[in-house]
Amino acid sequence: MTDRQIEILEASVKLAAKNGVRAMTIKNIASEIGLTEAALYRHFQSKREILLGIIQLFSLSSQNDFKAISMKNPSALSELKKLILRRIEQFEHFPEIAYIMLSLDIFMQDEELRVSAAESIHKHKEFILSLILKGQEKNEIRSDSEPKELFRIVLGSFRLLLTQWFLNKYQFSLKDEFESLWKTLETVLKNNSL
Amino acid sequence: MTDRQIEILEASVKLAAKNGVRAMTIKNIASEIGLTEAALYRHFQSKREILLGIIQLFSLSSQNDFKAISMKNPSALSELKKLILRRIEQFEHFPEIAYIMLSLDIFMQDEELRVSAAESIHKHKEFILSLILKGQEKNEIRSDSEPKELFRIVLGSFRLLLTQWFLNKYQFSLKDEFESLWKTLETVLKNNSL
Amino acid sequence: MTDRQIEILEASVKLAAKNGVRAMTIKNIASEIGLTEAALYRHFQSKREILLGIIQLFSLSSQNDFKAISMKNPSALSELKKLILRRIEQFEHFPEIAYIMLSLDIFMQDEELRVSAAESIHKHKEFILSLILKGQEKNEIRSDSEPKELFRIVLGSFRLLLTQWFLNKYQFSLKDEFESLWKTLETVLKNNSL
Amino acid sequence: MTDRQIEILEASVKLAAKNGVRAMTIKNIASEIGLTEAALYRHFQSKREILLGIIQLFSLSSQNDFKAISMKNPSALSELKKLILRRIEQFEHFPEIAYIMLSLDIFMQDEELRVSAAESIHKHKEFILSLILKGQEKNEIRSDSEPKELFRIVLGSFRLLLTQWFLNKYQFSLKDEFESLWKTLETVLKNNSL
DNA sequence: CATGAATGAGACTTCATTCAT
DNA sequence: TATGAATGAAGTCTCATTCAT
Repeated sequence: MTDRQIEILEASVKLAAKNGVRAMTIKNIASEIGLTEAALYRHFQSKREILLGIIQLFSLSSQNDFKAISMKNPSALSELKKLILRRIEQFEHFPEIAYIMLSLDIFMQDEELRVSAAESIHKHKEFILSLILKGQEKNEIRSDSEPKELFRIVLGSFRLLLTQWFLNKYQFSLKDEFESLWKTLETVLKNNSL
Repeated sequence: MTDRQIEILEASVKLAAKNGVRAMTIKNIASEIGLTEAALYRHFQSKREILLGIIQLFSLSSQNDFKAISMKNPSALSELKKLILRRIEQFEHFPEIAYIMLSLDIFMQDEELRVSAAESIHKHKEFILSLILKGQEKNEIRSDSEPKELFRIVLGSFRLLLTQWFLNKYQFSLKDEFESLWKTLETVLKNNSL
Repeated sequence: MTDRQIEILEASVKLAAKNGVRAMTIKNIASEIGLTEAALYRHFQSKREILLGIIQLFSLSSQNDFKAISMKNPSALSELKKLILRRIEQFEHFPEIAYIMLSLDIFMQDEELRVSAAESIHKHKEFILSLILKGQEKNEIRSDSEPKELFRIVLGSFRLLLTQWFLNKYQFSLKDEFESLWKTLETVLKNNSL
Repeated sequence: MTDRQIEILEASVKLAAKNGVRAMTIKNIASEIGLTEAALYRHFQSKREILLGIIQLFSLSSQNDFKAISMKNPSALSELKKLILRRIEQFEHFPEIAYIMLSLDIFMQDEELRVSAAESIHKHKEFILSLILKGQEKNEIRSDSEPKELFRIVLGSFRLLLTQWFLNKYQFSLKDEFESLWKTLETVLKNNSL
């Protein structure tokens, strides 16, 4: 991807995050980065390509985080935390991208977009689930609950935190609030039967 | 609200849930219920009024659930579960309305809508928080964690469940899955120090 | 014409005078007099009938003024003044009707309306011209100028006064200002060669 | 202003003059100059901008006439005549613009338009009044009448002439008729007491 | 006499996109 | 690469009018 393309994708995300998907028009995107509408078509063949690009951008940065996570670390929990913290770093760097993770709408326009987004979501889910499973195997994470439910608790609470951050217009420190949330998550997930 | 108005609101929600906010056009809404576009304007002054109506509809049914919850019940946890189960009943009856609870976009078009939606969200949060607090006071719910984090866990995991249900096109039983989630939530929230 | 019909015509004129012909919609007229749009159609078959009614209303009150003017009065000038004063009385009683006399637009929608309005204008012109002619015959009015030019001066200056009154939202006394204008008109029209 | 913009403004004026303000629709304007409706929005942001443009166009050509008038000419009357003749030249070149000067309706749609039009009218009035005043000071114009009344006579009679020309669909020679009117105006305005 | 509900046509405007330059 | 000018389709909304009640 060229710099211009990334510039366009970021401008698009910002617009959507600020005023909703409907504000993400070719006209708005173009004027956001000081170009003509026609000029955008030098960089993307169509608006759908831009949407696809956004998923790609998000998906890539997401998968990039996975690489830093080692399945060999004895503590699955600390790897899980590390994973989320890496995500948070990205969000603090470019807050509007949180919207991509939270919006139900942005990719509801056609089936190809839906599928493309679903894939990314699925990979993410599988990755977290595998961490939880490993934690349970090692008796670090409680085994009296189903992994999928623990997954719902971890990702769900994090997503709600993100939603609150978004609705508060990124005014509080996402990292600090997450540290607070994590304390509870850790307490709650840990295997206390030992 | 007249029957027609409710019919319009429900058609609007269905459209948005199916194909995104952008599909919720006056033309689509009208043809969904077999009317012309002009006819809609007999029932709502503008599209914004329809959006406002949707918030109202949702907010009302939400607040209606509160009434069934007693603060006198010795178990806060069971009241919390009851509250969510009531919500679920509504969702199973009219699944698309789940979208209203999950969509970031639908009310991002103007400030009045945002504020109106924020109010409803706030009331909901306060209500659940008060239940958690009561549970902690009675030593039913663990007190080693902050209420606001427990809230994030409860509502967050439920919201994620809802999101999964929505993305699965309502194919699984929301109630059954919630019962499964609740088992974990209960285990996790309960005060085990006794 | 029934009372309701007159009520409708007057409301229509008021609307047009206040916000332009485009504000004179069936909806506005109806709500101005506290009726439904449908109800208007009990009193007029169509909007054109309302426009036609307005011309009629104006034309009638105009021709009514003619009746009070005697061609036998030795002074044509005083009869001319009397004619205008009678018009002014009507205008002070129902100021918005001045708009009908001044608007180029109101009857430009179709040929029948145009013709109907033109007739009324023509009669008015002929009547004033005949007064001027009589004044010239009697050597009361200067004969060194063509009647049609004197007519332009008299009616033109009066129409401009009316326009000023209209643009000032009827804030000054039309009668007083006309008395002032008339002094000049009289001076100017009188035959001074005697 | 670009050529296209002027083309649009002129087409708009022509439409309004021919069939009334209500015929001056975006669709009509566009098809008058062989464009689509959407294309107009490249040249004007909204219909109001077109209306504003019309005032500007008229106001500019009007003020341009002022420049040719010298306050140093010994005869105020001849300068006054020259001013009107210049206006007439413009009208004969582009007859429909007379409608702008005569229409009460065209700018009644919102306050900003009203104010903008009122300013132009005011300047025009002040300019003519100053000429009349100068004529009186030099004993060229009769002093037994108030300037504001003489103004009403001059501008009023000219406006009525214009109205007649307009209602006659520009069939007679505006210049010739004005020459005829001017003879009377001159006779009438001149100071004869010398 | 009056209303509530509806409609087809058409108003203004914005959308994504194209193409010659 | 980029722009200016254009377009067909679609968006929200208002218009005059109709008709069953």
